[in-house]
Amino acid sequence: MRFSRILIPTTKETPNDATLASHIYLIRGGFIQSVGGSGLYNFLPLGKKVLDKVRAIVKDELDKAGCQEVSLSFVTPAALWQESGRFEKYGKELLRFKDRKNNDFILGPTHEEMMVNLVRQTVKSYKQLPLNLYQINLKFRDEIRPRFGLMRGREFLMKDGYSFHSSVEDMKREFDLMEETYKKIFTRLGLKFRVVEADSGAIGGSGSKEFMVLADSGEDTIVVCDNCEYAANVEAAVRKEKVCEAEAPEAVFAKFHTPDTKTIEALSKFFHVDPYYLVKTVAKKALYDEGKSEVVLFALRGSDELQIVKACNAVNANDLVDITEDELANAGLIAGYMGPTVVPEGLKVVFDTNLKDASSMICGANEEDHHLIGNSFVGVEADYHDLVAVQEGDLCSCCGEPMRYTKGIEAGHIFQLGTQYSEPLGANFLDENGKAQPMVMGTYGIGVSRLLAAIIEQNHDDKGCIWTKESAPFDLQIIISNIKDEDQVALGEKLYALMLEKGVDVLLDERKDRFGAKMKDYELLGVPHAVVIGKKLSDGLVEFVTRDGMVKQETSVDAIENILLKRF
RNA sequence: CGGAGUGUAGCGCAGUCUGGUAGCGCACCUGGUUUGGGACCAGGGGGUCGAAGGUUCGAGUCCUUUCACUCCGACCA
Repeated sequence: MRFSRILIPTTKETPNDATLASHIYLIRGGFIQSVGGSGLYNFLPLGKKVLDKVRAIVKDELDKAGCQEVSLSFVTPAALWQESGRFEKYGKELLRFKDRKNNDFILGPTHEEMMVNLVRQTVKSYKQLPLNLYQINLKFRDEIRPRFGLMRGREFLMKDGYSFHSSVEDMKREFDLMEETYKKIFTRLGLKFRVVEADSGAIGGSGSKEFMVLADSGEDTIVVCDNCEYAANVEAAVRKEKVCEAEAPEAVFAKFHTPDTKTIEALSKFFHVDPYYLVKTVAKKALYDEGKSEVVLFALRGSDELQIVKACNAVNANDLVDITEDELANAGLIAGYMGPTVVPEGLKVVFDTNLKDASSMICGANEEDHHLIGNSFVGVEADYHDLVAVQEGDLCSCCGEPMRYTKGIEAGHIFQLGTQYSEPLGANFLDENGKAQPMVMGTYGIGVSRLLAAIIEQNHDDKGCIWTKESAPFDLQIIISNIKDEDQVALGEKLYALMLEKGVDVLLDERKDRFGAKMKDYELLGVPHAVVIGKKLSDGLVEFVTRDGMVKQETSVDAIENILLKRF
């Protein structure tokens, strides 16, 4: 390609809402264009090119693993989503609208329903299984607050795959195969990533893993162990049970007057007791389908923090929201003095598993200015769930070593779904005995457009993008410094023709710009290598540039051909 | 949804307080000079000042309503 012919609107100025490197450089480099704000982007030629390359790698590896590509209709009849029960559950992110006949439709944020519908109409026998179908298509999620450019847009390109099996074992085999396939994809893209244990979120299902591209700007917190392989999203992370070295406050059960002692910290000081022996009681409002809600108390040790996603899952709610003072009072609770043992009739209480069989605990009395001491939960029947947010320094449940936090960009997510969709949607097959069974499913996603952002988050400097080999918009850029210099032009054209002939994807910068402007653009675009034909051509010298680190290697005109032929 | 802010040329902004010819930088077009780090000179094109209503001889500017977007928070495969 000739630079003068391709639309690459680079800019010197940064859009004022861009804070992330990927957002800034993708826009400044003319890869993408914002569409009136609001999380929508156009892909310009260069951006489209990179997107296609990433997409091709995803497709290549999936096809090698035996997956088959399809394309589902983007607009989905709401009836399908009502069948699965997600029309209500998915919330406001789901864009719903009506057609001229007043029928409900949605724009697909993910396509379990559509794919199950496709399969249930066509697959009837165990002989047709297993099957792994995917598509790489636009998705739409009406994000509350789109930001960070391609990282969190409302419309985005996603690969979503769905597998169908006659048994759980076979689904697990496919799940492992997809994990390996995803690793190959991310490795080919040149990304540093980590596979982590994850929460299953709105899609539901059991075992799920996320593929996290490691970057400080990542929106997800992941807990990793440097000693072993354990890594998990903080939403799902577990730890080795904490022990407390401080002495337990032995006491007989009693009510204690504790004025103005509303926080764990204050309570700890008041009784001179380690927070480990205090019960933290957190009240939240749980939201369910059809606008139903209830107040729920979550009880855990004072030394722990509540993990909101775990808490939400524990009560099987769609959402947990903060509760107002008024709502607390209406529920018969007293802020600062809540406890899990004496609660108003009918109020749901969930205990953290760390409280199981705990003794010598102090908790609120649900009475102004009073706490209860000497509580024992030994043998107490209750609703126990893991509710704890793992903190940095907590010990690894696998090897016992301290763990730490790091940040990641969620670029892939694989789920073991089971029969969660096939059952309600009636996706059944006949087994060897002629008996109808629901198909066992897995689902696998990759945020393809998000990957562009992730690649740049991990590979950039203060000048612009540094694309990895397999993601780069071009393999090589040939820069003619001064197009009025006929020798420079002649050599540039010659090398350009040579590379084209070899099938190298090469960009020839033959614009009538000055040297500085062309170099700035080169750095912004981030093509891995460049040949700079400039002033020293009169001495028979040109430069071979490596974008990563901007390493310049001066070389003779005679040698450059060989360098190029050898490298590409 | 809560808090704060902004809407003026493709992008970034000034002008609004104190009403009176629509401005600046970047980008773009023409001509010339320039060519190793986003050049310079001269000339030029481009606007329903977010929308609607009101006050006024006159509104980008004042009043009312409304819409959109951004930032922080909440939220988020």
